[in-house]
Amino acid sequence: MADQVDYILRQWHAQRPDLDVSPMAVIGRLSRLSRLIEAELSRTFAGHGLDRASFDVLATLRRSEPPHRLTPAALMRASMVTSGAVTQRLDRLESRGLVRRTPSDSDGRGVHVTLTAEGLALIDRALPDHLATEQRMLSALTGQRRDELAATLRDLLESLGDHTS
Amino acid sequence: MADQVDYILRQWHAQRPDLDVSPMAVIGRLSRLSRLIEAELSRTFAGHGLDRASFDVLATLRRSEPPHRLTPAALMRASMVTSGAVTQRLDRLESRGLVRRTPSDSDGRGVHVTLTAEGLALIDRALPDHLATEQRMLSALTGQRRDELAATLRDLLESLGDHTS
DNA sequence: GTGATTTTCCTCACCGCTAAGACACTTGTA
DNA sequence: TACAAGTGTCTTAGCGGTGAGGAAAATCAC
Repeated sequence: MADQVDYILRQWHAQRPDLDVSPMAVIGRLSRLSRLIEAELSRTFAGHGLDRASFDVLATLRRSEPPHRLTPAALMRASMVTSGAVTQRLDRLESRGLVRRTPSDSDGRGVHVTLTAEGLALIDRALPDHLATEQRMLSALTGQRRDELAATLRDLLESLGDHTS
Repeated sequence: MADQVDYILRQWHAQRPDLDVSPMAVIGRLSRLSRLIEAELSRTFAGHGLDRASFDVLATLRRSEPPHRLTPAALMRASMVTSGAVTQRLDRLESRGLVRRTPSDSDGRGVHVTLTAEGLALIDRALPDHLATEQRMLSALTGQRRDELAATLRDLLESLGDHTS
């Protein structure tokens, strides 16, 4: 049994036997897997007229307490993209009537972004499909291996600073 | 101990207790990790005047047998991007003198892409730094956990079709 | 051999993101 | 109160990618 990364590792060993390329066995796979997952999830999103960026915003609002309202700054922190990207994502969603921007009454600079009824309905329609796709992509692993994988990834994330303050 | 994904899972449980969001414990972490890794690797690449796309092409050529020559089609398969992206990557690298395009003599449509001496020197300079960065990002895991992680990721990749023919 | 199909590489319009910075407002300090 | 520093949002230029498609050459089927 061998995947593309095994092939790549063998190539490196042949051309640069002096280098320790073992970290690639993990990081190369993480990168490839992430790309494959991304592509597959995109297909599900497209089935609901969404892309990853839009789904990301709607889902972040959806899992926040009613009335499903956050600031652009909070959305930026949750999504790992820049403020400019958030602005553009919100422009697109707002023009489709899926979210609404309203000025903050306590902070003159601030804005509140609220999920509209249409946005709520759309994300609630897309979510079960999305979860089914994710489930399917993990179906090769037993429950125990999935749990171990999640735990290892969490340790890695924490070591890289991705912790809840 | 909790990372951002734990927080997200708790939010989902509170707002949609009817949904089984457990796949997100794996897939959400894979996505976040991939983004964090990408950002960190980019810093190393930038230190050598490269970005991920350029590094990717140069490294793919470097690990191929001397004379480090591949077709654009092979580069496309290795890099998981479209043919248009490969063309543009090669344009950039060729204009910097890091690779050279030559017509294939056996196939009138074909092109060979060869690493130049400058390209070879650059990638050989960048590689040790790159591997050190990767090593550092995995340093939270013991050797055994890294191996288990690599094995699990490989199984997932194979199940998704990323196998060596 | 001929014609249909496939393969290879490239072109181009468009898209979302980044990075830098503008601007208005808030907060901290004296 | 006044001013400096910080914060929140948006703007814009530029970049690398996708996706559709075109031209030329190879391959396949008969």
